[in-house]
Amino acid sequence: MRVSRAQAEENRETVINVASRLFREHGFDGIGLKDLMKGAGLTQGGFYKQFSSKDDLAAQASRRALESATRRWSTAAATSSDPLEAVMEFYLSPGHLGEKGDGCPLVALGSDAARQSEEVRRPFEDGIRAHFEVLDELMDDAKSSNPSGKAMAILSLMVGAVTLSRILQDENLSQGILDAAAGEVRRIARGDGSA
Amino acid sequence: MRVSRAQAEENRETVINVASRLFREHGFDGIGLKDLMKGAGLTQGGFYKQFSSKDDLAAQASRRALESATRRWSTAAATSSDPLEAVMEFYLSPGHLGEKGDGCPLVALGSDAARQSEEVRRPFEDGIRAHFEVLDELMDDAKSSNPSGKAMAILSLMVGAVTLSRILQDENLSQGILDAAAGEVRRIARGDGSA
DNA sequence: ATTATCTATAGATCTATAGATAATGC
DNA sequence: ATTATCTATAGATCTATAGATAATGC
Repeated sequence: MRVSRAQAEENRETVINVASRLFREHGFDGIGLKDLMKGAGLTQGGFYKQFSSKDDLAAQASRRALESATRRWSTAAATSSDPLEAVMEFYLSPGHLGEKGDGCPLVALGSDAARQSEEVRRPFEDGIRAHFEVLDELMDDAKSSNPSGKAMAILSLMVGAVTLSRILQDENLSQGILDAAAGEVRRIARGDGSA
Repeated sequence: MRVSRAQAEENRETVINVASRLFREHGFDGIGLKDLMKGAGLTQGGFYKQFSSKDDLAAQASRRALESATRRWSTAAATSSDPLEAVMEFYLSPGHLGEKGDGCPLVALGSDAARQSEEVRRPFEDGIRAHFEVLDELMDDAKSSNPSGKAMAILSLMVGAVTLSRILQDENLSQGILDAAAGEVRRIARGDGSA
């Protein structure tokens, strides 16, 4: 039954990756340790040799999810001549509405995160700051304060738009929200009117 | 043990009201029927005489929460010469960050709602449309499409901003997001730049 | 000898149901 | 007689722990 130390470490990583997806799909309270471990091909008994509690796993899975989301933003930004458009293209898309398990954790778990322990909220806080940094780098005007009000408004708008869109059954309205958000994100980035 | 028909109806209303608060505080999966009934001064045994399932209560409590939230928006708008400022004043405030159980259900349960049954999502959808209507009425320019892109962007921005703010431990950053959102909401309402 | 994972289980909790109780409403 | 609510419980599930097993690592 015992596996090599390297394999054990790999199993641990798999559990965190699986959890980062399953928590986004079902919420922190919507899935149990048995199913989380089964998703990694293990049984629930080994859990506490790897993690100190479910909350500990929730914190690590949240960190993993937010790091992955931040990377997705910076990768999209890096591979286009119009970085903000590249980010909006995947983030404000119908495809992203469908990817609950692999999509933005701020959307999938934003409401849940506010109810969690400090241990789970910290990776969310770090992830939010990292998103602001990506936004400020890709807009790189003045860059007065850090993070800038622009970055804060754009992330709020994008997270809110996808959250609302994902609740709706009416696809037209859902798409309308994504389109309206895209238009206003462009305007905020341009900085029409006051600073 | 039996109470009058009027009292029974009142108890039922109390359960829905208590549930609308407790679901916002703990999430749909974060609180059980025993505690929901106890919150109304009853025991869990009577539950299924009043509701067909926990999901049924979740749907009714969601409707109640969203109706109350919509009413709060229109009341704030009606009692001020600057209706949008009046809405922002309570919605984008530190006080609203603290009121998890009585605050906006789109913030408290937005991520959870996307995982729920159609029965629970419908009141959210109706509530989102009702918020758009309040916003379009208080802005009442052109009013081309219904709902307008402006209304969709403003609600997305406000919901996103409070959702992110509520996760953070850093109060300065939290307040910064609320301020940035307020600034951009004003700009969207003014309609600087393109339509 | 150590240890990663397994089976098994404790004890609490969850949703839902059954039947008893006692007050209402005819 | 009807019925709103109660106590009690079924059966499933939850987090966490205990001890067995078998392969690794010294």
